[in-house]
Amino acid sequence: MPSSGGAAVEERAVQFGLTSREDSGCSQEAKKEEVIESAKSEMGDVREENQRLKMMLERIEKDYKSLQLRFFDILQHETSSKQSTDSAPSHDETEESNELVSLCLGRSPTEPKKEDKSTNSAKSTENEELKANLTLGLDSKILTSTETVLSNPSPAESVEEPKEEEAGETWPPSKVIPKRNGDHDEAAQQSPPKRARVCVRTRCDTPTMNDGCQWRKYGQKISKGNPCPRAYYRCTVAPSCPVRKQVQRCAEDTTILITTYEGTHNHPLPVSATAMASTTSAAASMLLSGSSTSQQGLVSHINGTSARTELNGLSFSLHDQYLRANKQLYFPNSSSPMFPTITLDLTTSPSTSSTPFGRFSSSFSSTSRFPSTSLNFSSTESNSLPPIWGKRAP
DNA sequence: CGGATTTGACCGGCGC
DNA sequence: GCGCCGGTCAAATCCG
Repeated sequence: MPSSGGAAVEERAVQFGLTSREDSGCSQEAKKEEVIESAKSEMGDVREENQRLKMMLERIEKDYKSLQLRFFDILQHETSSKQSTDSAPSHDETEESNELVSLCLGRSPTEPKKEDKSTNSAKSTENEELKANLTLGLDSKILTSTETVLSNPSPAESVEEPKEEEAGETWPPSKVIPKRNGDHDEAAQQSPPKRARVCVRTRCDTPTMNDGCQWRKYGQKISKGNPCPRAYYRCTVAPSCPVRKQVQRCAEDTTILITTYEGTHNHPLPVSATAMASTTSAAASMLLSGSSTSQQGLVSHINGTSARTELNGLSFSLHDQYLRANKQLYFPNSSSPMFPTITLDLTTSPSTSSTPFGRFSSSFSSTSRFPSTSLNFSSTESNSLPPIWGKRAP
């Protein structure tokens, strides 16, 4: 890419030269050199930018591989823990939700990434093999979102893509779309319709968080235990899009906006919407991947150190964390006992946290059939979210 | 006037 | 079986 810079400079200079040639001939040469100089400096900037982007891309790839590895570890430990729990099934709910997969969303440039870097390089070849086998929803999402950033997403691709993510997130309920494909995916086969919900907590003054999608409000309810009404939105980007979201202010702190997403978009997303879509989809995929192999939901063991990846400028951290008895229910009334819920907490500040990733909370409703996994999106920067998320939605 | 929002009614699941 | 509750529908209303 940068190698073509010289030619471009020449070409540009020629172009400028041609126009200047029509002017008076005396300063022709000087002007030409001037133009070449300015074009060169411009190219230098572009080249610099290019280098930076390349480095970012490399880092993303590395981190992604690392994340994949971590995911595989989770799956492995899950199967082993499942076997052990089979022999000793006398665990309580707290224990079931005893593990946390934390996605740390937000840039954290100051945060050292030694650990995952070391694990990265050591196991990069393994990762190549894993890559072929893993069906983590993040996989497809990273691809699509990267495409969105780097080039224009082709609608055809985007339409085909969801197939993979639906394998993890079986949103389209049978009553909406009875059957998607002739060949069922594994998750659909082994369990009744199961929706993952991704709950995002943010501090937001506006009625809703602008995630880049178009939403249409179709209902509002005052739910028990929270004086603030809960609003129901459905995605209107595509008429058949099954994605819905619920927006509610936190009862304890009305500056906190709780947005719960359900389902997967079955249409190409606006660029501005890919960040949130990727995040929620990845989170949901992780949740469902965990629960699909375990009846208890995400009961995986995560050991070792943290893994980290970046996506669309959002940094995801995957690390082990043990949940203790300190439960905090984000939905006092448990918005839906039917679905596993993953909570992305974007409200906590890392400075108040006891872990490098900030405070985390686990919610496991007493009435819930599924554990709720909490992801704390803390950041070392104040604006851990893409700027658009905090702004006014439709 | 068309699209978005509001709001009361309705439905289904769940607990008692 | 009944009541509660969350979720959805749809007619009425609002707004650009």
